[in-house]
Amino acid sequence: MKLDRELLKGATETIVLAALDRQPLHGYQLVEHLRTQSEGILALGEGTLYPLLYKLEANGLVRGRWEKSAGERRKRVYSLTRKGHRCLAERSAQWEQLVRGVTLILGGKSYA
Amino acid sequence: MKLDRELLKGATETIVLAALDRQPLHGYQLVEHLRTQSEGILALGEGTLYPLLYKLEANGLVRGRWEKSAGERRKRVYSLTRKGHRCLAERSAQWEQLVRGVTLILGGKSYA
DNA sequence: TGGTGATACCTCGTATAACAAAGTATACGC
DNA sequence: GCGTATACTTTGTTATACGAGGTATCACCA
Repeated sequence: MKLDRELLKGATETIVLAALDRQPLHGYQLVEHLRTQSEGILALGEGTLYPLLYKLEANGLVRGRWEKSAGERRKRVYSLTRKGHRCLAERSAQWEQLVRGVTLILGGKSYA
Repeated sequence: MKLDRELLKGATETIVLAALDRQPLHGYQLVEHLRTQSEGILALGEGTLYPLLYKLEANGLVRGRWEKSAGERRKRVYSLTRKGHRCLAERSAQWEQLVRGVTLILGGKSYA
């Protein structure tokens, strides 16, 4: 089942911040990471992730550093800033609020 | 705490369908219903709800009927169609998938 | 009778976010 | 040297939730 494209809106930032909180990752890695860690449920494309990372960096929530080892392609590795960490806490709390609100409406009832 | 306006995107239809599955409601009532039932977490404005109801009706997911009792204002009461019920099942399942995916990334960790 | 507030509906413009698609470039195996 | 996987970038499209404005009716009360 493919998730509705609108459903994830607003939560994307949160999951990116959460992933980067665990370990620094570069963009392409992040795509794979999110896909596998979410068991394929959250499959963000590069066209979503890269612009998002730029925005997060511009807002001071993540910091990107170019890395280049011998025999490797250059890559930009992102890590969470302190501000990003605080933002993650906030967004994480909001996410839980949302889940709570929706759950209250759905009422634990299964519609399947 | 006010929810980020983007966070709810995509879930709005689901909660409206779920509310109407329990009981027919008219638009204004629906605003109140969602707000109180979700303990104030989901506070949709009329500018969100009315156009959404028109869309749902155009798609055959809900049916609206004008009602007018003596000494009452006219109101349009919406109820779920069979198609709407099926759609609710689908969207409800998608919602649970999303929650599962995000939870896997957040990893049960509390960022507060 | 006239004013206020709650009810109930309607509509437009705006912001923004996620995506698809296309492009560039490098490393590696064969 | 050719294909494939890696890695990053950009653009245009679409959907949606919201704010702010509007109209109208009813109950209440002074």
